[in-house]
Amino acid sequence: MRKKVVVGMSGGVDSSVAALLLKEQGYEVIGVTMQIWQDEDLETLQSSGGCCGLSAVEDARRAAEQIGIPHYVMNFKQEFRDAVIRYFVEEYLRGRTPNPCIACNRYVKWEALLRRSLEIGADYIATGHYARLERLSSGRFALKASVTEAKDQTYALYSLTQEQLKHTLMPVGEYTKEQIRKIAENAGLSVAGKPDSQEICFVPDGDYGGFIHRQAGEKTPGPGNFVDVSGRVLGRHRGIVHYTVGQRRGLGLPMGERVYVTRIRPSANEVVIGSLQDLLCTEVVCDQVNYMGIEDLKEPMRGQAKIRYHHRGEDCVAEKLGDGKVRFTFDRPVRAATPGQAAVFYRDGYVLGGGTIL
RNA sequence: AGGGCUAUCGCCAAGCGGUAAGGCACAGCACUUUGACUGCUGCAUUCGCUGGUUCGAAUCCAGCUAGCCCUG
Repeated sequence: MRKKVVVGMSGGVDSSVAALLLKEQGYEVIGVTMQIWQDEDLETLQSSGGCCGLSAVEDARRAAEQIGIPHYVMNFKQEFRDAVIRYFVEEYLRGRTPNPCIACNRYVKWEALLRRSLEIGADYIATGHYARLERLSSGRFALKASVTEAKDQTYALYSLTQEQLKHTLMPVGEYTKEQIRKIAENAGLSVAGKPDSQEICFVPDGDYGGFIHRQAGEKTPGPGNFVDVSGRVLGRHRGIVHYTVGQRRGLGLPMGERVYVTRIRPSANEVVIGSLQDLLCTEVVCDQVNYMGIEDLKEPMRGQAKIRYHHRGEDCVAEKLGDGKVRFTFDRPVRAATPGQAAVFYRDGYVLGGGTIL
């Protein structure tokens, strides 16, 4: 009997081709577009791509039609609001820098969508992520970097559990972006030339500071001081939610040399400013660890870790601390380890695990 | 109101008679399924003001104005 798979179709090229490939592989494919966010401004909706389905439904429906599979829309607004929007806003209010894509993957796609897909009798869910999924000799499932180094999305998927991975397919990871577009083109999919998505999907205008303010209202921290490491006041900032560690632009501080945000202190409502040198560190600690390619980290282990989505990764040793946290000690200093972002541990291209930077 | 010093882009700062360096900030673009980083491009027809000398001045001279310092 043919295995049934639900493909999360965002209306973009990648997920459309994912559906196409799976159909060609003999699966019974059902296209599902998740409705996750409703913006009042229709103009903005039309013009922005969005991985999470803003302008998505129509494009996805047409792609499904062209591929020859059924297509449904499922409402996940509640889940998205609770797991992604709220987390996103709260993290910023705490002076941290969230990664909403990771939360969306973890809680919306691989929890809500997977649950509902299983409920309607599916065996798997699939997406258009550039990642490969393999079963190791140990029996565990692990994501492996996509064939294209430049377009590897395993970083944003480190938090998936074994149970979730068991029901996951990722057909796109075997191809390069160019190949995917070619496949879409050859199949006559009208999304073939659609540009890649970018920016935060639920903040189409890019003004995430304003978005947080609209969401949090009174609770949004106001202006405060820029200070240097010694505590000297350098100027005024617009509110901590407008800044992130490692940021240079938008500070408005003519210091003669490039300066960066090195820390955010929510309690003092201060943003600490320093040089590039001050951003470098060799140790990064994270919590909320998810183990993927390994069951646990009993002994210190060498590998590579990525500290942000666009990071080549740096050689390091990972070791478990007493309270379940994990510390990465890098061979060479990494730049701007940012609280709230993820640190993902790799070895031989496989995701072994990851956590949230403290 | 005695003496000295300084006044060049938002900030810092080259320039010393030959037709306005640079850095930071800022803006735009590129890159990008998060935030950042990074890269590229742009950014003083004008040098506190007014005259003068000169073929030619931000650069020399005079006066004025402002700020700083010292002395009463």
